[in-house]
Amino acid sequence: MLDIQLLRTDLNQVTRKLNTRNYHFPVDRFNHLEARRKKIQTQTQELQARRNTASKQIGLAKSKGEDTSAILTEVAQLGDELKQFQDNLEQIQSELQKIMLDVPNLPHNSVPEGTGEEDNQEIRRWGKIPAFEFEAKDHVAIGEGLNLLDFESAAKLSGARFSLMKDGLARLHRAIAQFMLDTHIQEHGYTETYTPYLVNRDSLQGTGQLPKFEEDLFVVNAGGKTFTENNQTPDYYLIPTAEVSLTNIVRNEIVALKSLPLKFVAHTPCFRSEAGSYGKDTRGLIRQHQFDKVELVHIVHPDESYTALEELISNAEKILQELDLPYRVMTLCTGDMGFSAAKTYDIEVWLPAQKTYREISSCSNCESFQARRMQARFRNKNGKPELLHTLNGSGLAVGRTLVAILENYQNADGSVTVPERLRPYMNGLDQLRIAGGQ
RNA sequence: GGAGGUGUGGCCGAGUGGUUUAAGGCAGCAGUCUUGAAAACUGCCGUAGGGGUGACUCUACCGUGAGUUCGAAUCUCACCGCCUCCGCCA
Repeated sequence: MLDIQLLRTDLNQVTRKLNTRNYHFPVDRFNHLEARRKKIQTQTQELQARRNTASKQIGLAKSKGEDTSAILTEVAQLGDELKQFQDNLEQIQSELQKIMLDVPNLPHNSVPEGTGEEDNQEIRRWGKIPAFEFEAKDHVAIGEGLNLLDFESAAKLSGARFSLMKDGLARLHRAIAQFMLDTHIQEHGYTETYTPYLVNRDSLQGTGQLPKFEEDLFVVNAGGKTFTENNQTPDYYLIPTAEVSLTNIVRNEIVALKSLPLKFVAHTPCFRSEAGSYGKDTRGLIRQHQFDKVELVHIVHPDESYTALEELISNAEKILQELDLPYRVMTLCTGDMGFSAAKTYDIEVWLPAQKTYREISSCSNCESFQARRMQARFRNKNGKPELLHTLNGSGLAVGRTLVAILENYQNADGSVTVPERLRPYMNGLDQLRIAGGQ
């Protein structure tokens, strides 16, 4: 959420910046509501002040044993009038709030302007793209060839966009997550966190998924209750990312200055309805309703957030370097950034079968955008509460890392070499190969 | 699922209808004293928002939401969290 003061004082500049994100702020409607709000709020408060004084007089008179009937009849009318003003004000304020919750974050000045993916800027590349002396297969062909990846069973159990892994592949998947967690905890100073996978509406509003992106989420109700017909709110939502759980740790909190920065890491499943992506990435593990991710979150002092963003992206890159997977880092342009981000770097890993780079991590500085929604603050050196800055990044998406390993480490005979750093997590196993006779 | 208890500022804690402007304490900040620090003493010290160029002023907020009342931290109802016990359960 943006600071409403900013909209009151500098509306033109703000709307211009929002336009670069393909968001068009409802200027007329906002101005109209603001004008009414101002007028009605003043009148309401005036009435309240009159009522308060009168009530005090009644109390005073009664304590002296005087007659109060004259004041009582006078104040009685006031009550009805006040009620109308209050209802009116409440309605206007909730409409303004609705507008505010819908507005995306302002892009940072260093973010390139652009309308979509094609305007993102590459800022660096790392690693050597493997040259194969055979036709590189994609991860589905590799996994199914090894009898370790089973989309048919997953479809039977659940449906499309689910997967089932077995044996060495399931273990490799676990090894990847363990390796990522250990690296971030032991080398990058993160606090390991186990979080709920089901969260409430307030949490999703805090990080910006709600109220705008409800259709991207999965909803859960206890005991098979329905909620749509009787207009109840859902009990829980499945997290689309651990960013929600980790960032909301500080919702409605005032954090001590000396405890900053907070750095959390969690390995969780993520659940996404993928409502807007029918027909996109339908093959393989790239786009699933359920996937695992190791998520990194920083809660920092506002002066530190851009330093923290660089740290965050380098923490994510470290994983790819350790696994020797080639990648490039992109700065997302204004038109391609997520709702809550002021600046985002994407890491894209090389996938030989597609002969292209695909997103494997996204690291964002949300500045005070989420903190304002969450009322997440710290006590500054003058003792005053001030909004924190929040950052989040994948470190990394586990499923896509598995895809990258299968494709980049594939051999001519259909086997896959296990990256060296993962072998300790695999009981020393150095290759995934088809079991004899199967 | 059943029974009982409980929720007040950053923290602890008093407050059962009317000068509550939420007592008192802790923590924090400033000062006096001191070579310096501690102690002691003195003062300041919640959040959000509105109006005003400004000194200032007004409003709301005691878990959340409704209600009763001229007036609610205080009374009523619902919900949520936490604690204790019973049942069930991994």
